[in-house]
Amino acid sequence: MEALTDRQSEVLRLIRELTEVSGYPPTRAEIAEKMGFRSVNAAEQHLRALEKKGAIDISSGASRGIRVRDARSGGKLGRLLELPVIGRVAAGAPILAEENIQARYQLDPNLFTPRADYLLRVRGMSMRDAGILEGDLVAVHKTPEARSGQIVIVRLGDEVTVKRLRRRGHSVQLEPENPEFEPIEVDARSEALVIEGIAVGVIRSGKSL
Amino acid sequence: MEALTDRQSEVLRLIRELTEVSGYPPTRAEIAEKMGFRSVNAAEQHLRALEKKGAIDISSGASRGIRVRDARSGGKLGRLLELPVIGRVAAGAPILAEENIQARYQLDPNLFTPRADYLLRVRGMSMRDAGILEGDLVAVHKTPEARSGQIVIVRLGDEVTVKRLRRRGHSVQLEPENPEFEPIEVDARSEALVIEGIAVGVIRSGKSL
DNA sequence: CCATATAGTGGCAATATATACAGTATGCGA
DNA sequence: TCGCATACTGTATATATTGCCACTATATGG
Repeated sequence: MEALTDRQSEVLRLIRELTEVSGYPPTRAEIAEKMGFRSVNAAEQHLRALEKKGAIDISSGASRGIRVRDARSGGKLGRLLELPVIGRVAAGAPILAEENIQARYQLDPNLFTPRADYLLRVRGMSMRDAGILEGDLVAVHKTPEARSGQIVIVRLGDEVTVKRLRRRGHSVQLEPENPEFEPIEVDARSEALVIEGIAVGVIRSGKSL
Repeated sequence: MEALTDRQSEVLRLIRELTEVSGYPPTRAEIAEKMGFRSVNAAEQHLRALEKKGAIDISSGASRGIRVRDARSGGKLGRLLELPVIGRVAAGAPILAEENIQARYQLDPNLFTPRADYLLRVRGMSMRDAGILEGDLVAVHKTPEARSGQIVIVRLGDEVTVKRLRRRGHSVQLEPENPEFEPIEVDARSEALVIEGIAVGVIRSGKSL
């Protein structure tokens, strides 16, 4: 992040404070008022400068669309894990790309073994009989190594899917746990198959219950 | 805070999630879109209800003027919950008695709505088709109030069990989610029946996978 | 001297947003 | 049966807010 001027730092601090107090970011008008500007455009200009220097993100068109960047930096707090929740995975993008992250939750590191690296939101009912339902969060340990019989998170082309792994010599079988779905057979050396990790836990919350 | 309905809880959870991800609270239109409402007014009504019940504060006139009460604000991490894990429940003892506690895990308070008070280790497969398997931890919100259709944690004499609740006038039916088990019918006024709480989440870790 | 960044005033149009009003439908307790 | 809470659709409007334009002024580096 580029160095901020004194005035820009003041504005940034004000944005932090107002967000903290009210629960939502300020508008240009609110910033101008608190800073003593008689023109809202002064606030607008400061926001542009702050965005350009990487201090904040601005969502265009959205009211109060200001997000202070390093607000949640690091991700790790004390002995706790902060795990990102991955929703729909954009084609081509790596799973942990920022655009795929829907939320972040802090979880006790002792809960899952081996350590969970992220949570993946499940789509579809193909693992129903393993007690993994649509909307559930699967805790994923990131590793390319998986043994036969383990539940794995794999990428098949542009699709990310959760299935049980069976190794059969050179070929790999991805088994659903639901008789309504068909197993998938892939060549283990295929470029299209990438093992992203193994499932180490499941969390269900809210609606699916 | 008054008890929320299922739908209201979903809306609240969505607000938390959207705030978390974008850095600012959603508009009525955004809530409506994500919830699948075709009218923004549906979102408005839910917000009013949530405010009335004390779950959120609304600043009138301000865009995105929603503040979730007792949640982390402005990217700051709220306090964590330390939830006890309850194993076999000793006859006669209250569920949360020290002797029943097997472990404690720290969990993100935003993970479950309404708030989870403890985790109960599930025995048996009677809720298999609801995706709740033997060994799973059910997150329980402690309340004597449960509506028909909710998954409840009840005490029947000396047994603590998880079932789906159906109200039928004076009598209460406890339905398993597994055709191999029989529903249990109890008189609602029976002394033997105590509703300990409702299930707000499920966590599975390790071997059961 | 010129381009560029900083730091403002002042005004305005397009659109994002909150919020009122008019309905429909269901379940629940009195 | 009535009233009330819940859970929505659909329309409309006032206003909150963004984002652009024109303009002034100071400072800094090439």
